[in-house]
Amino acid sequence: MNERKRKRTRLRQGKRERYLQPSLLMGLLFKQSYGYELIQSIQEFGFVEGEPPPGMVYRHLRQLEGDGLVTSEWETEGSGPAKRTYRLTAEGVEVLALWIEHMERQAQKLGKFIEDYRSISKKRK
Amino acid sequence: MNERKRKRTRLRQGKRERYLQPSLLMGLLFKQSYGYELIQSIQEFGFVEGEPPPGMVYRHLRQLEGDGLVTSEWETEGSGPAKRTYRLTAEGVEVLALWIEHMERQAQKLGKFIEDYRSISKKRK
DNA sequence: ACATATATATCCTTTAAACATATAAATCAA
DNA sequence: TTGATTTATATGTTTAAAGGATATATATGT
Repeated sequence: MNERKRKRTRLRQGKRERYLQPSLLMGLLFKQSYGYELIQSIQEFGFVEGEPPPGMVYRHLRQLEGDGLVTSEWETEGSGPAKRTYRLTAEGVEVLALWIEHMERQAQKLGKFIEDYRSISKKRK
Repeated sequence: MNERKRKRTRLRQGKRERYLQPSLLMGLLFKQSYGYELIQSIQEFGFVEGEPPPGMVYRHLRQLEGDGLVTSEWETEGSGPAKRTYRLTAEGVEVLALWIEHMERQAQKLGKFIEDYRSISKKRK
């Protein structure tokens, strides 16, 4: 019962691999959007499971803006309370491309690790 | 010049994806080993680039032992100073298998994300 | 005998995620 | 019409893990 829990805690890595930043950039690639909407839409991309904590999303967005990867402006028109609408900058597009390259390398490393595992497992028995 | 540096800092994610724990378990899968040797050998697996900071490796090993995934004993025989030799426990083998499953899922997510990126990129232009 | 390589360990700092909470406008429902 | 809920953004605090520095000691090579 708590053996199972222990294993869960050992494998906590998942939290560190949520790729929130590239997910947000991706969420803004096709069309401009805003925090509350992104909280929903980036779940599509598969890295965050369930809703990401809103605090993290908003914080990331401000940080992205500080880094010049997105710009924002208040949108008071439309239904509901005012939204801060974000759009990618040219630099944001570039950085997303870098993320994609990084992810390709990462995927390859994972593949190799898994292969290594299988071949060592075979030798072991 | 510092635009480039800025991008580098934004993409610091790499550090968080070093998979040190599964790398250590893998390093012990085929044969028992010890910290100093693992520092070298786990580089093979591709996640850590260059030597991982020794402090981290030793700390991880003690933690793995605390969690019952490895056992250790001092080996005073052989050349050089005494080594603390580690070997996987049955539970350690199990947990590594869980890691592999996790990595397979992660690789798939990455693949999907990259695909999504390409298809959105196409639509955008 | 002194420098270097082998080997382990711990402390301190920094970073980033997690969690909690605050605020406020708009909408819905009784 | 007022009270609850949904939509929306924001920030402060805590906790966990990585990063980096450093300490210690034995063995080996020159």
